[in-house]
Amino acid sequence: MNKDFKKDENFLLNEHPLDEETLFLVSQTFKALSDPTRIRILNLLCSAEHSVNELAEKLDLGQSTVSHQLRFLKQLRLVKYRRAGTTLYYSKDDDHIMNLLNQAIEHATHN
Amino acid sequence: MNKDFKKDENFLLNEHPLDEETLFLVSQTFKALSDPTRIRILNLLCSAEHSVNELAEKLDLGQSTVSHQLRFLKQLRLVKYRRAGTTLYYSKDDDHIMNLLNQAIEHATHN
DNA sequence: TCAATATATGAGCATATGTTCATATATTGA
DNA sequence: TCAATATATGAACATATGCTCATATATTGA
Repeated sequence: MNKDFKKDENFLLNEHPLDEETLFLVSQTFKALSDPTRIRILNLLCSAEHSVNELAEKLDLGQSTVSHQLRFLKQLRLVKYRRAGTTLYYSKDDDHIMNLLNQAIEHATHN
Repeated sequence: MNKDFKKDENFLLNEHPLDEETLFLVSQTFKALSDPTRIRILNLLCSAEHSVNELAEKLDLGQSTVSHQLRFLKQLRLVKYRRAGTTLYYSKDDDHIMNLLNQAIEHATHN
């Protein structure tokens, strides 16, 4: 028997074993979307840019909390910011992932 | 000025404040997809049903580990199973969420 | 009924995560 | 330069998470 049988079978079944890097990237991305606070932040940034304080006020969160979470999201390139004086305006930076979030929200609300 | 100005503005900007229930559901769903082990399990179940032991062997994981994670996924209705003797064959149970996972994998591999 | 096999479950442990507090940094206008 | 404002950061803490080990449960064939 062909010693590559198992590999061929996996290929036919589309069972791509995920490599470490992909696995890490995918899990990190979903981890970013797995926390209520981050979801609420992203949901606001989905419609318009907001400063850190605006986010904190609108969501009734501490400034530090928002800042920490924004750092997390920025590190994953899900958000970016522009500076205006001492104020930093954050906005979304990955439409594809934002789309995933909206799909999940749709799925959750329409079922 | 209309005292509902803020609400109207939010509506126009599509800033739906997410209710607790939706927030919980969405975060839980993404949490399910945020762990490498669960991603690998779902990735296998994406192509075909597998028994617990098959999953454990293919993914080189402990039987207990797989069973615990399957319980997690089943509770969220992401997987289901059928019994055949003492063997339980698990398979996917939510094409919509599976689709989200595949989108993220595509996004991670093709960028 | 009993042994064999497959799976589920609970406790315990190490690590990860999210928030808060205090404080540091940075920009601006006076 | 200095005060005021906005934001970032690190430590500390409580809680959540994922794995392992031991053991329980369930199904089947003899």
